[in-house]
Amino acid sequence: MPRTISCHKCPLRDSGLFRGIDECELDFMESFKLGELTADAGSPLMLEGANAAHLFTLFHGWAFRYKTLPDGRRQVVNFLMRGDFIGLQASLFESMGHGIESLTPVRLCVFPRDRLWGLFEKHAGLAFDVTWLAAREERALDDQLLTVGRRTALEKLAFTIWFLYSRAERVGLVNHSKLDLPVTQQHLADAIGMSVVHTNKTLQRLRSTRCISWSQGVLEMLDEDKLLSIAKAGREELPVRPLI
Amino acid sequence: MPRTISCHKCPLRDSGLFRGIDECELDFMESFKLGELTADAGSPLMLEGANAAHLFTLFHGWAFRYKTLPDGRRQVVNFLMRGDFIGLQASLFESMGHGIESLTPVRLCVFPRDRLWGLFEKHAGLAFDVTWLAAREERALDDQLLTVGRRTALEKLAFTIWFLYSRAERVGLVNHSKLDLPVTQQHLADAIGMSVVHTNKTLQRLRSTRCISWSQGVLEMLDEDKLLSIAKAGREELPVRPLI
DNA sequence: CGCGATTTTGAGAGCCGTCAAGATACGTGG
DNA sequence: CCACGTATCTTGACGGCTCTCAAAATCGCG
Repeated sequence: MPRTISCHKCPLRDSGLFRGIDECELDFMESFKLGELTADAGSPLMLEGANAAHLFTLFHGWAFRYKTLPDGRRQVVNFLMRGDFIGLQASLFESMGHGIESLTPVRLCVFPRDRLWGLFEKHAGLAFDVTWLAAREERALDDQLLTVGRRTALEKLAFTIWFLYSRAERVGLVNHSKLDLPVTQQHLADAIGMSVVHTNKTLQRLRSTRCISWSQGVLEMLDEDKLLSIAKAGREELPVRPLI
Repeated sequence: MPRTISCHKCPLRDSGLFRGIDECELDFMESFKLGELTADAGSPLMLEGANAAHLFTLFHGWAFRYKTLPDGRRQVVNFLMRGDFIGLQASLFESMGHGIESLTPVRLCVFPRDRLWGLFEKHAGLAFDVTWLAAREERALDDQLLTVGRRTALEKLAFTIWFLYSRAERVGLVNHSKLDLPVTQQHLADAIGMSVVHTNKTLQRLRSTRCISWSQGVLEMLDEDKLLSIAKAGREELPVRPLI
């Protein structure tokens, strides 16, 4: 597996966007890391129901986590971007409860699942970080559940788009209020549990409020407060997140 | 805070329904535990948005986790029963993203959140268990999201009821295929994102298939395979879970 | 320039929400 | 043990949100 990035010189970690770790932990990460993996857009990174031998950190690009029903109905459970830690469930249980597919070309840092226990044993700080990230994902899922279950169509779109924008902003993907969003309306529809057709019509209503614009794969935030009020959501400050 | 149950003689742990832990870990749990808390049915155990100082393990009774929108719409995010670990999010972040309310009289074991770090530092095994439980909750939320987002009304009910039954069975709450389920149709409706009225009508359809019966607060499983096939779900074997 | 993927539009059907009222169950006090 | 009030469950009517189907327009790419 090609290996080009040293954990000690990880540009993601050095970006200052993530919580720092100490030298000893960095040494462990360096030894924990098997190497890197690159994949094209649209590649399955993990298969629903399969047994996964690896953990990943998404180093570059976008992906999404999903589940499907036997007849093909699909629910996008979350979108993944730079810095996201992938495959904890897969490491702790026998088979994957969800699939993961890339939306863009991606580069991933690869770790062996069978050494996760070693991480817990030797580096409580990193173990704590892993758990912190799991709790953060849990919180995101709670929000998503509220969105899908109880928000109206317009609120769903507003919240989901704001949430994506907000996460992307935290990892430095936003410039001048603009974000490259490699997501189709079909993905969005599957995330909020609606049909593409109705998603499209609702998106037009949202655009007409002039709080966002979204075309050619570029999302621009025009009025974040208005978007939040449409979504019936509030900003919540999460502390700087760790990076595994 | 009244203290009647010693961790060394915990009847839950001794039930054989949970993964065992070693003597040293048991000693830590004993010192970690502040005491016990009892509350009536319908008590708020944690408030949305508040800052929580404690972690809990639900020792006896039922509760539910929920989120609300400003206008009162409510989403039940999960139901909680015997053995469930409560408040990890609250311990890691500044404020609660969800509320918790009891459905029956409850008894909880109480732990101080500020000693959670000590658990990670000194007892990797317990830390691993905490993370395992977080990942398990994440998986449950993935399932719930698929349910709310993509299953039909009948499938939603079938899956949610099966899931509750299945979890209850694992912690020894089911006798002769019967389970005391202290949940109203309103709670169920809020869990699957439907109105009470439509939940009621769908429930009647489900009852008419004769795979379950549910009245006077007692759920009886009549044909689990049929229920699962209606829910378009499969059994998945999770290994014995830990108890914190 | 041509093809496939994505977005957009329109029409019609039906699932599901709201409103409202009645029936039943449950807990409390007399 | 009964009466009564409240919570929960049930039923019906009606409107509208959202789905499906289908086709046209546009975009992205070789």
